[in-house]
Amino acid sequence: MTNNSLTQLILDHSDDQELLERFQKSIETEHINKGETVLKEGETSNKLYFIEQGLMRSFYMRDYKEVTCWFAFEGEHITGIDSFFQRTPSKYGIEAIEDSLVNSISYDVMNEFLDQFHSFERIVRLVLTGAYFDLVDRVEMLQFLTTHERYEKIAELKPSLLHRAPLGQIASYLGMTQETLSRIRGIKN
Amino acid sequence: MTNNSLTQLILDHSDDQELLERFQKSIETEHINKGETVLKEGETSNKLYFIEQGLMRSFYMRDYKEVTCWFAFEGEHITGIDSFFQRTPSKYGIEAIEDSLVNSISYDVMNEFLDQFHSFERIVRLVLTGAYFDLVDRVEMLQFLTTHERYEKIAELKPSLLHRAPLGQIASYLGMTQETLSRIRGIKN
DNA sequence: CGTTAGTTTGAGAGGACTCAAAGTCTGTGG
DNA sequence: CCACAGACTTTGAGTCCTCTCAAACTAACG
Repeated sequence: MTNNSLTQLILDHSDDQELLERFQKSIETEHINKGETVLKEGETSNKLYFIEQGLMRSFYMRDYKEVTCWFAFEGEHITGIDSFFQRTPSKYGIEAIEDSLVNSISYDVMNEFLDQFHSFERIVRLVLTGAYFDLVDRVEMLQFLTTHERYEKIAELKPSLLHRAPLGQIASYLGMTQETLSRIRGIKN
Repeated sequence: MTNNSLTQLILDHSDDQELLERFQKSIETEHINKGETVLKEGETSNKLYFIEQGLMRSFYMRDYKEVTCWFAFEGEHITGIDSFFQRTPSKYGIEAIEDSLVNSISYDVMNEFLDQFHSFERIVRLVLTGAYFDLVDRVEMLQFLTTHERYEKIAELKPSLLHRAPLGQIASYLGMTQETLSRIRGIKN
């Protein structure tokens, strides 16, 4: 039996043995190299990824610049969320920032489980609820915190990010230019 | 049979007659006067409101100022979302901006339906997904649009808001001061 | 070891903020 | 029906934070 964060999700929220077994059979494990893209902007996302090791990000283009909208660490999940849930071309690209080990579940399998298992529908609802509250925090950061405060918040919540991802990606995630982030980092050290 | 937006939600996503009937029996209708509060910050939210007529908002205090985080129009829904889904004291207050007619479902009833009806669980999941994408738009607005562009966006998407809600409430929703919003409005007219 | 990606530093401009004061609207009581 | 108090909105002046543009510096990789 594989011990991974996807399985853990089921264990946390359901005791349905059939779901658990079929779920584990449906998981695909992949290695993704640093810099490799698993979803390109405009493609339809067919997989939800759970990261066992490594670091990935989702991003999109705006005014010819890449904007990073989310980082996903070990134990977290990532997908082209618009595309995966609405079956439309994705606005987002997804790539690995480090060599990563991921488990994935396909859209088709997920849909099958959503239809067949009430408990799975609930799990997905709870995951989405969590994603919602993450976004609420992000709104608050962008609306009220100064660039210095945003830096301090990320340094506190995700300290490892600061030496795992390139400056420009972190800056766009935090809603500032990379020059500004560089200056702040200089002052704080 | 009541014709309302809550019922419509069920009809759109389920053909379960039992759910529909029990749902309609569980709905409570209320009038809420302009300025009246239905949830105070710190209380636990026990109802999800669907607005049939009127306009409501959710807000919270930050640095001794009220920040409006959402407006809910006819056909939309509102609740102390953190509190309602996580059973914690609400960060948000909710009040009516105009005299409003609302239908509500209580937390207990909703939970009962979530347990008993897979289709209801799905409906709630889809509603949350919609709320998620609304928030994504909000993040983008705050991160990339100038104050002028935010004004134009709201003027396009929710033109009625501009003469239904006080300036200060709209300004905080748009992430700017009321002085700034007032100046922008002056230029555009 | 050279090329490219990524980071730092500097100077200058501008948008939105704060603080302050005046003007306008709204609703309630006399 | 008018007058007044309180809430809301507008306008002004000055400041500051973050941005843009530019160039130099550093690190990573083949």
